[in-house]
Amino acid sequence: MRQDFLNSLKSFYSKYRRLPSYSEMLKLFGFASKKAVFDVIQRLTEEGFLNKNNRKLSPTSSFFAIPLYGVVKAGYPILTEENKQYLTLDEYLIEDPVSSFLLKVSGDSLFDIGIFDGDIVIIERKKEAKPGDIVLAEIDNEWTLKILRRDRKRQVLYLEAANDKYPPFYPKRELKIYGVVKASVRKFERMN
Amino acid sequence: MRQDFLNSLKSFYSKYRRLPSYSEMLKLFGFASKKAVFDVIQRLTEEGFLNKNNRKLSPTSSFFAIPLYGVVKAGYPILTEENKQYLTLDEYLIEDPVSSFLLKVSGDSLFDIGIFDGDIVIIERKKEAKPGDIVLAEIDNEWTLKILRRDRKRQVLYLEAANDKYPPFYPKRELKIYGVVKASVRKFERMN
DNA sequence: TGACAATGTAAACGTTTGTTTACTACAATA
DNA sequence: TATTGTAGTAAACAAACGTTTACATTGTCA
Repeated sequence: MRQDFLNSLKSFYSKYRRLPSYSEMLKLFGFASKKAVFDVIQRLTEEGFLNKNNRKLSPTSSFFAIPLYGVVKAGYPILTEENKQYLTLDEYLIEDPVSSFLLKVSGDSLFDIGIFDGDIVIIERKKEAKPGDIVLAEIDNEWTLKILRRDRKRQVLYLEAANDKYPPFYPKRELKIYGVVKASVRKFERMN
Repeated sequence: MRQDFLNSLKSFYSKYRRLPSYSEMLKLFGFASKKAVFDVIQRLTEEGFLNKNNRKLSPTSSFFAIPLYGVVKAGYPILTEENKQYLTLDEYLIEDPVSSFLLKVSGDSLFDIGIFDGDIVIIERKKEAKPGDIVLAEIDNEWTLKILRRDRKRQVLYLEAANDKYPPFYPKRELKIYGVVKASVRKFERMN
């Protein structure tokens, strides 16, 4: 019952990217009085799916989110309702949406750290990076995705691939950091 | 300028999960008249970031989305405005939100296909899977994340780890498929 | 400098908003 | 059967909504 109301709200939201007004909910829920809508919304608010601040309705994170289960190493995944967390991937992966962008990875230079050709990485634009960070950098006029390292003897920064096939890249002229890789995602289309 | 307006809207949205009303935008934009707000919104609507249907404002997908750039293998990433796509990760990775859930990976049994301990996988709940799919399965009362294979000689399904350390798993009694892995994500917290 | 467009102000507008009140219908319980 | 709580209707409310109009200010460029 009340699950139905939440689901109609969800499908309205995924269609229009906003919550319906009470009048719109009248039709959506099949009520004749706004009071009935009011009561439903009250419940959903108390249950933590919606939020009200000075008469304005907004969805909470539970509204969007997808359950996240843990797994025990060998045995049963924890599939009970109690220890269920919720997560939206955008929020989880992208901490600063304004300064972030995505990049489709090409090549196998990060193979050993599990970033493959065709993966998408989330990059946060910033000039400063620490050794150990995976960076999008411009080295001698060529753009690349590598691990930033510090050569302690020579006291310089250089780039290292995560793949034995490639040698370290020491900048001849200059090394410009454009951003830092914060996350990576892969979609499994259809494999054989 | 107009980029500032869009960004204030974005940060309002990421805080409250809804668009501000015109009165709220007054303060947000620093205007004294709602007409000024009206004009800004008009522009953002024409530029495709917002949508209006009968006086109701809603964000479009470009509003949320993050630019996706391609890379040329060695050389320059394509960072021009023209060939910029937009993407929201939730929409990209989760095709069927209702039947999907997330699982935190534990163990190294999928190491060779770049799924590491601590990664999160998106699983779509379904009983049927094809050989080659990565599946969440119950084999002889134990839950696990493996690759589904078909033994052509013996005509049976079995599970295979993506890691030489582990042998194939032939079910003694039964093999139940609970879902199929559609995507995987990894967050790089801080590495050294 | 003068003309013109762009951009903002101020006020007023009819609608729509979410909320509240009073009342009704129905199901569950003892 | 009588009682009590739940869930809905109908109507009325002030407040807030998005829009419009008329006018002022500003910046641009010949």
